[in-house]
Amino acid sequence: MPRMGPQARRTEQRREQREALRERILMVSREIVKREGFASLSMRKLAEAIDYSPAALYLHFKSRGDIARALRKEGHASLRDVFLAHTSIADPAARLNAMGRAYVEFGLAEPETYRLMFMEPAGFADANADAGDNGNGRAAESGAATLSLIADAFVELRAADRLPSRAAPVACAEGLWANLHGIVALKLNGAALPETPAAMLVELSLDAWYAPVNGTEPRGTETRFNSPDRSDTSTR
Amino acid sequence: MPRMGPQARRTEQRREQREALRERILMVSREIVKREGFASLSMRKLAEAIDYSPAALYLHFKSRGDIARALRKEGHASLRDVFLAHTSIADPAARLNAMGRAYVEFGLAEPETYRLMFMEPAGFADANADAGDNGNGRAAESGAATLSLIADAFVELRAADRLPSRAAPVACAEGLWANLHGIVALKLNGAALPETPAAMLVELSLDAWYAPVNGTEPRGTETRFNSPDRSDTSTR
DNA sequence: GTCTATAGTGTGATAGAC
DNA sequence: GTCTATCACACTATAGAC
Repeated sequence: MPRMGPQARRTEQRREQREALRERILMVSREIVKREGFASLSMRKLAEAIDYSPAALYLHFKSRGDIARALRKEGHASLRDVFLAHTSIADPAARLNAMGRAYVEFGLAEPETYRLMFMEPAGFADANADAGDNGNGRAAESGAATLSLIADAFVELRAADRLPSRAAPVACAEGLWANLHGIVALKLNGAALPETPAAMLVELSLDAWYAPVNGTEPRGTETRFNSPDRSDTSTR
Repeated sequence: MPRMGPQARRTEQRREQREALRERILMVSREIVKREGFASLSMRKLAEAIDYSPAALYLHFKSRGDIARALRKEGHASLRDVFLAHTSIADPAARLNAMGRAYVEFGLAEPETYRLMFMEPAGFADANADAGDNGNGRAAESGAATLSLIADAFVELRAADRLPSRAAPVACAEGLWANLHGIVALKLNGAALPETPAAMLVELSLDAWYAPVNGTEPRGTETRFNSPDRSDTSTR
């Protein structure tokens, strides 16, 4: 850690304050979004909540959409954490089970955050706040990184000859993702999927997309038919 | 058909004109929504498009949300037509294939309509334009009716012992629906599912949720592994 | 860096004349 | 039934003083 003169220290302090305020804005935004959804996060409301003028916000964020992007990034990071908590599960099918359940639980537990992350129109039309930013990871990248955790498990399943499909593992991963997203999305928007609880739909979907954990036998002797309530090593 | 005096004829004419204007409003709305999405359908813009004042709209629709509801209803009706076109397929699996593909094609072909129908927050918060209406079918009902066409096919599959899951057929139907919706929803919102074309995801999903058409053998001898490109009787 | 003040534009919906 | 005029908001974003 380098010594610094009083001048440098001062600018350093300022940078920290600046960062702190930015963080505070983000924190309050996150809470408002969690409670009322991003649609009702207005700059005025936000400004009032942090006891600053609306104008102050624009010193830290280029636009409202810029805040959305930051929040999306946060969301993707925390979803990624949720997934990483299960990477230690050795059996790929059991791991997928855990991750799949966790994904849907995440979506249902934080509906508005999930909406912001996955249910808003493409990239949220930040034609303004463009690419050359502070090395911000695009939401798509982060999503892809998370998806790759699922894809990896499918690759392992394929390698162990336990994947009941000839399709590319990545394609299967995307298929399963779409399935899980569909469950969350329809549940979040109310009236849909009234008959079946989300948890059960998740189990059915996991069963649909790959052989259950016990079914190590490669072909033609699946145990799928016999165990709607299979056991695995997840922490559920 | 009853005779009517000049008085009755006049009111009848008026009713027709009224109906015609309502229809015209709806038609223009539909086109705007198709092109730019419901979010950018404002009463002003709509009024200008039909060459009336904004106030005139409120003689035919209680609110903007009321228009949304009418458009949703239209959408559900046309989706239902799409499904009905395939009900003549005898084999339930082949029928499901056709319907599943048609569903996704519908969504991708009319993204904004699909958004309005399935991707907006619950019921679109028409707390105002409430229940006691002109016998308007709720969107949920219409959706349920369409879903039941899928459920029926699953019931048939189960009856023929061709459903590789012990779950209730309705649950499977909802699972498949969620899967298809997920594909459409993620594709519509851009950045997601970059690797795999929607059509392929659909095929994989259909394969995942029930045995293919040729696999009439009930248990333990599935042909699933052998045919990513199976043939069926659909018009695809 | 932060403020006040405000520009500039949009919105849904309604009152009241004709 | 249709209009004009308008209410009552909300919004993002910026200018310019301090």
